[in-house]
Amino acid sequence: MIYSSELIKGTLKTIVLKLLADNKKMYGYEITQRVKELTLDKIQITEGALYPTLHALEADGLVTTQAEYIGKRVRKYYTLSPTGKSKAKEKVSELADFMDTMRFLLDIKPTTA
Amino acid sequence: MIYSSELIKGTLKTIVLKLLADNKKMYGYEITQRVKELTLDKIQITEGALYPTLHALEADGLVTTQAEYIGKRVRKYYTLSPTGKSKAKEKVSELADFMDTMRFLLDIKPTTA
DNA sequence: TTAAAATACATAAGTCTTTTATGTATAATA
DNA sequence: TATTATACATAAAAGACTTATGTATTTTAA
Repeated sequence: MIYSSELIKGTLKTIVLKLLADNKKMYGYEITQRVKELTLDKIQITEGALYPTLHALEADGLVTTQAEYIGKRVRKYYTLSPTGKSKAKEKVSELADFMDTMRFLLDIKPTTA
Repeated sequence: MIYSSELIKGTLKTIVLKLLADNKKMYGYEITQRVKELTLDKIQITEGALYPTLHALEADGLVTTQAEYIGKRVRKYYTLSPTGKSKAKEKVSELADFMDTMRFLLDIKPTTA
């Protein structure tokens, strides 16, 4: 099962920032694979969504990039800037708060976890 | 504080279906007010978003409508159809599942609730 | 050994949902 | 009696993502 795409909307930036906050540096393809793994294939980030998002984060000064060559193929690593780090915390806690509100609003019982 | 608008995206239909599932019949303006109340003003549904959504639910056969006159002013009540009822359950549980996945992915600790 | 799949980047047209703006009208309140 | 609240509606613009396409290298399987 894969979540309907509307649900993912608006959370992509938060996911990317959080992964970068936990991993120091990651490249685009790696991010798509990590999310796929961690969510047991339930969330699959498409490249068409990811790359523009990464470029926007860079344009906003939230990440910096370093190219690295693996053989002849280039890999573009992304790292959080200090601003990016605080933005990551901010976005994650906003999402956490939002999800609490949604659970209350929709009367969703907490999972035994 | 109001959540950044991207977060709300994709959840509006679910919110509307769930409120209708719990209340038998509601009208548009009432839905906006109820959500505002229940979320302590943190989620404010705009009319520009709500009415097209309600019309779409009707077009999809998930709700039926009855007009009611309060004085000279019309109120349009929405009621879930049988299809709408099962759709409501489906959407709410999908969202619950999605939020669990997100909490795991973003390492968000459960709130003491 | 070579065709297919995986890795790795990128962009652009189209779609969908929501925002923002606007419009109409009645009822209640200050 | 002017303002705010109630109550509907639509339409242009914005924004985020999907879908499609393109390029190229490396690995795997037939």
